[in-house]
Amino acid sequence: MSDRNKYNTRQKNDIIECLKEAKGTQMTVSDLNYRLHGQGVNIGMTTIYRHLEKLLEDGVVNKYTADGDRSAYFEYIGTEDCHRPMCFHCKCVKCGRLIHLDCGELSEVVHHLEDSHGFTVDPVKTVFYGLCSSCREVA
Amino acid sequence: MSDRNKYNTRQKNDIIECLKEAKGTQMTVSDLNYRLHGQGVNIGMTTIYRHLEKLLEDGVVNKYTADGDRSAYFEYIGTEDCHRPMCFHCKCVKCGRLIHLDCGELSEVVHHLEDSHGFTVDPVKTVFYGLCSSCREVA
DNA sequence: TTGCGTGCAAAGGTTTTGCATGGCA
DNA sequence: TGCCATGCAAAACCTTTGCACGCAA
Repeated sequence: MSDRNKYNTRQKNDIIECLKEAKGTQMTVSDLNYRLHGQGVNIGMTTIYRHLEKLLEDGVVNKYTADGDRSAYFEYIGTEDCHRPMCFHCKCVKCGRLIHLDCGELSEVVHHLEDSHGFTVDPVKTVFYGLCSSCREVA
Repeated sequence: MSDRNKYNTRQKNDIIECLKEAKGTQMTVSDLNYRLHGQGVNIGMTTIYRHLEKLLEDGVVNKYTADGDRSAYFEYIGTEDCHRPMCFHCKCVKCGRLIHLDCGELSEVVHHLEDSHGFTVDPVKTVFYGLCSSCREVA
C-alpha cells in the first residue's frame, strides 16, 4: 500500500521492459541485473529488489522459490495469460529446469482440492517437483 | 554413496528423536536447534545441517522451500507412511499452515503428468500454494 | 588406532535497511 | 518545491566450508 510506484522513472521502465522481453522464462535478481547490464543499463540491486516487490504485490510478476536454489525466481506475468488459466510449473530436481505447463486437464486437480478438501489452489504459484523427460531417460 | 551416517553418535540420535517427536510439523533448522536447546541438548548448527542433508538423501526427512520464507523447512517422514502413497502438501499463503493431503484421487494428476507431459512427479516434495478453508472464509 | 563426527570460525551468497543524494511531478 | 526513487555501504540471515579436535568402532 502507501504510495508505491507513484513515479515513472527510467529504472522502473527498464526493469519492466526487461521482464517482458524475457517472458516465459524465470530469472533471479542476478539474472535480471546481468541482462540489464548487457543492454548497457545499470541499476542498483536494491532498486531491482524494491521494484520486484512492488510488481509482485501488483501481480505483474510471479515469484518462485525453487527447492535447492539459493535465490528466488521472478517471471513476468502481466495481466493477460498465465494468470487466469491453469498454468502450473514443473521443476526438475535433476537438471533444475523450470517447465511451464499450460494444461486444462489440470483444472480437475484444482476443482478436486476445492470441492473435497476445501483448499483453493493458486496454480501459478504451485510447483510440481520431479524428473523431466530428458533426465528420466538418463536415470 | 561414501560412508555417510556410518557412526552412531549422541547428536545423530538426538536429532532424529527430536524430528520424530515433532512428526507432522515442519521445522526450520533454527526451530530444531531451539527445540533441542529446550531439552537441554546443544548441537552445533553445522552438525544439524549435515545430518539433515544425509537424512534427506535417505528419505527420512523431507525438505520444503516455502515461498516467502528465508529458511527451508524439514519434516520427519520415516519410511512408513507419507512416503509411498500420493501424499501431497498444501501451503496456505495466508496463515502459513502446511497441510498434509493423503488423497488417492490425486494420483490421477501424477499419471496425467507422466503420460501426457513426460514429467515424473515426486508427490512428497510438491507443494500446492493457495488458501485453506479457514482463511478462505475470512477473505 | 583409524577415520568419520563435531563444532567453532569464517566465508559465501541473497535479501534488507539506513541514509544522503537525485529526479519526477 | 515536496517527496518519492535511487544506490552505495553495511547489516542481517541462512547455509556451506575449512580445520583441528573428539569419539565411535
